[in-house]
Amino acid sequence: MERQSEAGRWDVTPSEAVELQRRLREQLVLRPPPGLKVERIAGADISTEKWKDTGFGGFVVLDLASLQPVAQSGAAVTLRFPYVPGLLSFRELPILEVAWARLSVRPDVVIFDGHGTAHPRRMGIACHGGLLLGIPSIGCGKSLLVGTHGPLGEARGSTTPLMHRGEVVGMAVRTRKGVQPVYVSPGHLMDLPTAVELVLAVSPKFREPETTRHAHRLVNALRRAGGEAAEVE
DNA sequence: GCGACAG
DNA sequence: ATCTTGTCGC
Repeated sequence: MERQSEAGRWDVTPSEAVELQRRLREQLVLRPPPGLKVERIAGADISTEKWKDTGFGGFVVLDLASLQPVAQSGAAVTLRFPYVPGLLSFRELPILEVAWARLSVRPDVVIFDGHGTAHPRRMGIACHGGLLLGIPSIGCGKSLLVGTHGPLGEARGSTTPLMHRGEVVGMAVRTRKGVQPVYVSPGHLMDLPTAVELVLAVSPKFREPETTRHAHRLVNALRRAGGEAAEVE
């Protein structure tokens, strides 16, 4: 029940956060638990307002077979860390940690809006989030933080390796014909092939995963509704 | 020193 | 990410 290590340590400066990532990296498991069966898969996202310091975050759990929502949770928390490329998890996870505690239905996998190992130190928000919550996780970003890749086929389902410093850190995946690809990378308790397979399974019609789309709508609705919902400081 | 830079 | 109206295209 207690989480490992310092994955939930938020009282750090950007400089300390970088060092913390180097330590957390050693705890990552880039392999799915043996016999992993995915019945429920969740999307996580946060929404912020310009000029304000409250972040609205949440999860939406979908039934993998039908892609219909079965549970959701949200939280409004004061932001305490700036957006710094490479340190996104320190800004968003404190909010998602609260929302996670309010989620009654546990998903088998969580897909984060951002990268996993496709990160300068291989510790993107999906990796950090997976360690924090102790659950298999996937990173699915809309743009690159690091890495390059070759030509990608036009058909839906086409993939090409995302390379960084000589390593395959993720995969560019075409989830829809004629549109820009999304970038998939494993977070924790996950591997690249499984991550790509799951992202394609939850993205039958649009560029982004249904999990992400649902979570995005949820947190935007929470933000527009205002901080009436119990806010956490 | 210069440019890049998830959300 | 957010700030913002209309507009092009399937």
